[in-house]
Amino acid sequence: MPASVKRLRRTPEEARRLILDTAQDLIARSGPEGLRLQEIAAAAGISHPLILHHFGSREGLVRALVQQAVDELRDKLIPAMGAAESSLEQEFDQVFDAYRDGLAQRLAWLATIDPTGEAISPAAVMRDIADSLHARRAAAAPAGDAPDRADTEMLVHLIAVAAFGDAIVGRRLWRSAGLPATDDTDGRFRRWLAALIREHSLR
Amino acid sequence: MPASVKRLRRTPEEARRLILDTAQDLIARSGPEGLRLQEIAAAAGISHPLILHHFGSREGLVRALVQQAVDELRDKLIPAMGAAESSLEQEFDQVFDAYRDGLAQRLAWLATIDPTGEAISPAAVMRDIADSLHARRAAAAPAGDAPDRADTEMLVHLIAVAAFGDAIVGRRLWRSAGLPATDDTDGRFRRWLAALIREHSLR
DNA sequence: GGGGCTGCTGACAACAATGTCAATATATGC
DNA sequence: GCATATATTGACATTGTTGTCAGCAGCCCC
Repeated sequence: MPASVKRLRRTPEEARRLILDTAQDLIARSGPEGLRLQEIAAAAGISHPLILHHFGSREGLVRALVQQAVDELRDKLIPAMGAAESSLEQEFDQVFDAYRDGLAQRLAWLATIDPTGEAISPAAVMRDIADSLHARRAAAAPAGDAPDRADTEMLVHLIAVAAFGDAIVGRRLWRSAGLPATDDTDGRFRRWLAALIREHSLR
Repeated sequence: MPASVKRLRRTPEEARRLILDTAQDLIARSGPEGLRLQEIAAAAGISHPLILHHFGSREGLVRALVQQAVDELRDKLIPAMGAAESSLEQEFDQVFDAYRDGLAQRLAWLATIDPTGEAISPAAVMRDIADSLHARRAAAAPAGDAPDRADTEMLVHLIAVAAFGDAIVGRRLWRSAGLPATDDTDGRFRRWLAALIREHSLR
């Protein structure tokens, strides 16, 4: 009996992590349309019943995947939009980059699975972000001219939806506009948007 | 032989349209994850080989579906952003509403199927829209102070990605911000964005 | 009204997907 | 070492899916 058949036994956490990571990799490459247990198992070097053992069913795996996508977005967005010392341009780069590595695709997938957005929704992430940003804006504003809280909420919303939309259809739109779909174009848009926001804040 | 078994014979165009419309309905309701030929056939009152007859394969049907989504977006966006006499607020309502009825979901689905955006891309839609808007802005601007063409391109891009992102994750984000996910909140955001743009145009 | 084109269908084939289960191997505690 | 718990697997069952095919049935044209 060769040493290669020696099974390795992981902790449940390790196994779940391995499975989730492998599945994410496959989704980022070929989309969720063809996400098969056998395929994940083959890529992870395990047998497919092991996935069912750890997640109960395919649906359980999908739930865990979208939940992880939401958590990941939250963990990236909060530091990106909450850092007090960074410039607007740096912030934007972080927010837009947060959607890389297929995260935007996974969230879009979530949108197709749960169109109404009732099943899974990130806790009070946006509120926390708006709080943080609002405090900074109030501190930066001249006394007696504190910006409207609603204005900050709208601003956060705009940045969030624009970055998300840009991650999914941005490149497509640049091509359709006759512009090169390059990092340079992306960067120019971010800087333009930063200028627009700054212009608005200092009205 | 009862009259109810009388088959009706459509023109190929009618049949294709019936199939596409039925499939779109199903997608809007339960997402593309469970889009089965049998299910479409049952909902349309036909047999599933008929779908294969008209579209060759399941993949052919999917191609037709996403192509139609792209065409539909184009057909809605051009009049929405090109109308010279309407106000900015009216325009925005049209642009944001263009994504209703599951169109945004279908486009998000397209994004998961074709992440790079190379397979299917709308012709020069964005360029046409930018042309039209740029002409209006130039005409409205005081002589000698024509806005930058690049500025118009960025503006069109922002509106397009923001409306798209808002259609998919907007409601989710409002909840996460502690605001009601209602038409009123949607409307307030659109008006805020319109004010932001106007403020920028009249700098 | 008869013949041909083709939209349309039922039955079937082939295959692939998830899920079940008994058995096995491995780590851990005694 | 031995026993227990459980992570892991191969084989199998079941179900559902796309796709094929031969034949039926409307519609058009002569």
